[in-house]
Amino acid sequence: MRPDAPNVPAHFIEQIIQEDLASGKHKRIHTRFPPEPNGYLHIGHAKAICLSFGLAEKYNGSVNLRFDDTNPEKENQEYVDAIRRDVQWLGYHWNGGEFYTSDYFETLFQYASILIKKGKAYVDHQNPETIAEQKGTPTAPGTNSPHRERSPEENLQLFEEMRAGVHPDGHCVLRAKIDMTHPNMHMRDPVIYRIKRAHHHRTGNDWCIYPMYDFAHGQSDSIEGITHSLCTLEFEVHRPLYDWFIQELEIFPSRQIEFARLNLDHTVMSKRKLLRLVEDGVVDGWDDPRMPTISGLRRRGFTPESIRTFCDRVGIAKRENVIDFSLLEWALRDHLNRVALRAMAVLDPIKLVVVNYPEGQTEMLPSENNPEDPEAGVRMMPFSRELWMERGDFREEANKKWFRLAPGKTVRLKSAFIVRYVNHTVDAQGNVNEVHVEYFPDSRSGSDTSGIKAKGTLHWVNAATALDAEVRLYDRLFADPTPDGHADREFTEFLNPDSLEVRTHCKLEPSLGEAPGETPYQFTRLGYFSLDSEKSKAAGHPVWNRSVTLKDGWKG
RNA sequence: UGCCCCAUGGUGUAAUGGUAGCACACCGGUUUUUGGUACCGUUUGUCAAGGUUCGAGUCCUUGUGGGGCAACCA
Repeated sequence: MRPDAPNVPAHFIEQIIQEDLASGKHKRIHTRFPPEPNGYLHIGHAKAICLSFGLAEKYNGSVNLRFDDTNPEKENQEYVDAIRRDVQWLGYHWNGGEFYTSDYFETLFQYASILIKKGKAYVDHQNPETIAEQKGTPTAPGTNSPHRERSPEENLQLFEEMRAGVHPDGHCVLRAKIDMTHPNMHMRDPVIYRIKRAHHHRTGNDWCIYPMYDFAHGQSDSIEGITHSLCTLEFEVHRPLYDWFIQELEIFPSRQIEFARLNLDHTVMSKRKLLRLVEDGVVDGWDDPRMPTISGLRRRGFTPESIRTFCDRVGIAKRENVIDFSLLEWALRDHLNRVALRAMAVLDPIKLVVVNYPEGQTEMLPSENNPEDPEAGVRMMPFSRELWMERGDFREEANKKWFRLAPGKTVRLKSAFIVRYVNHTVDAQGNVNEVHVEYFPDSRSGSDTSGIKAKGTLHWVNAATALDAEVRLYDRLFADPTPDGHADREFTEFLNPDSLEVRTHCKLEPSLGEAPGETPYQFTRLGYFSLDSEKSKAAGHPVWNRSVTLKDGWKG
């Protein structure tokens, strides 16, 4: 999809496009991304975005951003703004333009009138329950409405009365006249217009009737000259209706093609369920770093590149799928490993005292900013007698497989010196307090003439100049791989109680004090982190989010 | 007792009638001043039964399994 993307074989939709281009059916392709502005975009939308935008990019076509805003009760401007921001952040531009289904309300009204005149639509005065009953079931045919045979003239007048506000909400609907015995439920005289006196975020109170999805979507595609209208599998059964309207109205034949939606394990993906997590206060808003929303992933420290790579990797097919969360993590690590600056931070600090290092002395030691990128340069780190080290890097008893500090062990302090265990102190509870080591002056990093070999390398932070920070560690939001896959249990029952761990008084190397907002860092040996600017502002001290851990290959 | 879609290692996805490949995960090794990265390697798969064909993951039939469809939601 991207110019720098690996050469992946063409999936079935791309093959259709290639054929349409080769046969001359279309000179140029035109796609669209059509979200309803009733919630925030999530990683599943990212797949759809990468598909429709990516295809347009690759084949020099156009792509529209269209807000499918036919249900004013659920939609608002906040969501429109969030969606625009998220698509842009992913790195895409709607070169075909920005549209709203509400732009077409007048045209759609005229289309409906055409159908009425052709005797292909009628006004039904029955209540929703009766209409539902007459619809039949998937295994039993429906029956005709008593209003089905009204004349086009009467229907036209009634429909115009509906628009004019003569009838109260729910008093009647406009229905397409197709076939109440059709094996496809969607073809059994679907409702195409309803009366709803609701304030629309764009058209205000201009309308009191609104078209249904099926009567708006295909026509909107057609009006915009969309050649390939890509959507998820659940709309497959709508396609005959989509085509029926286009045929009856004799308008540009857009083609709907369906693909399988993305499912990620250990999370939920429906807007309804995500909304519930937000409303119940289970998470810190739509952009909580644990949410699978684009805004949540952004705050978590994901990069647009990593999300696009992820979407490339999951592929496009018609088979139901559940993608491992670890694939998303892999995509992030893959990108961040190449670009993230390295820095040292100690999340669970204990004191490390270099007993033979002169008191009051400090020296500056260079450390590379990114071993994967020599051009990233080096920075100077202060080193002195008292340092912070990670509690987990010391054990009072250890075997041969333990490369870190313990009685009798020797390790290198990253970018500094090799040190050897001397002794350690414990507090009243028996917790290790301080670890004392001696250093070898001739083992200085870069000019080591000591000849000493140390198997382990530890990160550290100079105590006197360390910055205090809060660091938030995240884990899967749900403990179960498929929280909404249990018929008899609520998805909320599977929430992971340990999905957020807040660490305070973490020690950061001083260079992190100047960290610009969005820059991703790798805290050496710990993972990738990014500053949470808004949280920091609110808390009055730096708050960092762990985006993802480093792969931990140690099985000790 | 309907209609539609789908079925390839643990996961995802290729092979378009001609050697079942790739990625992630897993496991093992080499390198390493990150138990990271990089590099190398091992293990693991065509839902079933018939049929067509010189040849079937691919085409046909019948099963089996999974998903979707009965909002005045999208």
